[in-house]
Amino acid sequence: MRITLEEPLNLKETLESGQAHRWRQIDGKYSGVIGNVLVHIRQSERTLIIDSSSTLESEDFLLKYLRLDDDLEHIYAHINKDERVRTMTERYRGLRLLRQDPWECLVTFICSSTTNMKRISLMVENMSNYFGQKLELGEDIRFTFPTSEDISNTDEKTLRELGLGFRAPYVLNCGKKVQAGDLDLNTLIKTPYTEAKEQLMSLHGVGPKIADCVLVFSLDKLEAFPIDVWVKRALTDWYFPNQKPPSNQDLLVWANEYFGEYAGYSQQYLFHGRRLLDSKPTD
DNA sequence: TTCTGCCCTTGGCA
DNA sequence: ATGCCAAGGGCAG
Repeated sequence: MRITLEEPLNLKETLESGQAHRWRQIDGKYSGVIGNVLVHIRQSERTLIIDSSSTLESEDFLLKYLRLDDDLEHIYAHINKDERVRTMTERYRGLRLLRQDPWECLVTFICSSTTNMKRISLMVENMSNYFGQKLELGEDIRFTFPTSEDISNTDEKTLRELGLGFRAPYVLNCGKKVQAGDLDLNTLIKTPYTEAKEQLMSLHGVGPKIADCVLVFSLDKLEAFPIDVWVKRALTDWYFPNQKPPSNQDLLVWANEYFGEYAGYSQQYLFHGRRLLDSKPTD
């Protein structure tokens, strides 16, 4: 399948900005699993070239995942409040938020606690390889992400053996609650931000940061503004220098006021930009 | 009520 | 080689 892009998209920055952790590069293409489909995707200028393990009904599947329905020019106009953000939105122009599956997003970000992006991928791949269904595309073999049923039927020991460490009981508990119907993730898309955040934070292992990740990366809450160590660094270095760093709670209130309804987009550009500032040129 | 310090696991990296 | 760091959160005080 080929998709001609009408709107700006930078596939590389989008898939490598730490939102989703199942994308890997294989000779110039990105390999990833979306739902129960293994996808190979490559961007050439204004064209996306896509191969998949099963026939895609329509291109809407990818348009939705890549949030190509977001009007980036409109969003840039809102979040370009200063030179810092303007620099990032120009440097990484076309970086989009993704619209991920809420369950997968929740489990993945519970796993993100006190670890790094490579290790998050490791945990996610370990769980998928262990629980998931096999998908093949050419020589590439990947597995679907475990369902809440898969997780609810396993035990803490198994999850620890898959490398989750102290996060294992959090993921297990989360699977059991979702499977039991105590938390309906898919209806949270229609729930207002504050209430949806409260519901997510009622889960063990889910605090403000992880809740905001799930809200902005899978539940269409573009005002959510996850504050991790990198965003905290970006904000304290660039907006509150030479003073005692404000608390995360205060930063969150400030960011929502300053950046407005698309704060989540500004967060992604600040995160990505600040992180690459400390990485090696070869990275 | 809100803030602080400590603990939890372990792979990656210098 | 060995200590530090990593898209945090729970808990006690």
